[in-house]
Amino acid sequence: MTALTIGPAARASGVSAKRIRHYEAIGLLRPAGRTEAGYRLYAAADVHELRFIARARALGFSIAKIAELLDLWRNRSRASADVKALALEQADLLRGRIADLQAMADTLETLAARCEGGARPDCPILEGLAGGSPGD
Amino acid sequence: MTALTIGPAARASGVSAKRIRHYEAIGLLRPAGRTEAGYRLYAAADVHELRFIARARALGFSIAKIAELLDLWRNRSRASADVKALALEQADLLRGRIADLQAMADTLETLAARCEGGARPDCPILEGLAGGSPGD
DNA sequence: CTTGACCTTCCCATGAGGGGAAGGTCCACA
DNA sequence: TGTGGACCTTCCCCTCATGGGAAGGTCAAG
Repeated sequence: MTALTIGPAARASGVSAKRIRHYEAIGLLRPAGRTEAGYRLYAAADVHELRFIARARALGFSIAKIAELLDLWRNRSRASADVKALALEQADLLRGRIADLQAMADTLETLAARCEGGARPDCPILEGLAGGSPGD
Repeated sequence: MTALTIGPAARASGVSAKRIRHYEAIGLLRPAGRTEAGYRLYAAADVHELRFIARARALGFSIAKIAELLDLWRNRSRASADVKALALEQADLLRGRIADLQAMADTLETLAARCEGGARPDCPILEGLAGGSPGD
């Protein structure tokens, strides 16, 4: 049960020290305990929580959503339906972004395919950007 | 050839007045002409350029890349190969982001599918976030 | 002449931190 | 005992691409 200072806690959790302080500052994390000298201290449970946050971030959750997830996680009496709803909402959000990006990438590739790419100046890509719909 | 003030130019181009000023401030656009009273003025060619920017933004290009594209567009002597390279680079960037988001969405949906979603507190989603790999 | 719609510049905020300065602390080694 | 270096603290500014809004000038219509 040795508590860690922020550096080792960062290395153990995969969340940078900078971020940990930031999360504390914005209230995502409860204020860490301190040594007499003012160093933050993290117990194993805190590191576990940090890893939870790191994973949630890796799934693209916003800090606000992570706050909800953490709350659900800390309150073990929560209903799993709530968690599922958050997860599916996040998946929907990601699917929406994916669709947007895909449309962009498709348009770009369509335009690029029509561009000979030589040294001559006529370029359907610029024309597409300048004037008509991408399908002009 | 009536020049427009920033509001009409914004409406005609689809770029907000706020953004137009911003683009000028960061050097993406050359300083607009001014009336005696200091109002910015935009000719048809300027509005055309703004629409070019709006379209490029819609394809996800960063401001820095749009600066390159604008340069290529303004310099009609450019090689279309340069434009094509920018477009394909952007498409690659988007495809990379899409892959990342897709992995996240897939993980979320996998986890959610294993979650019964009832009122009981046991939830594979939280467990996935807390501890193991998503596939645990 | 006033009203209201427009324009100007200016600063502050976002989200999610990173970079780095200035200064305090801790530990090991000579 | 001291000192060096690695660590920690707070602080403020930077990002990126804007949006919001304040304070104040301008313009055209009624």
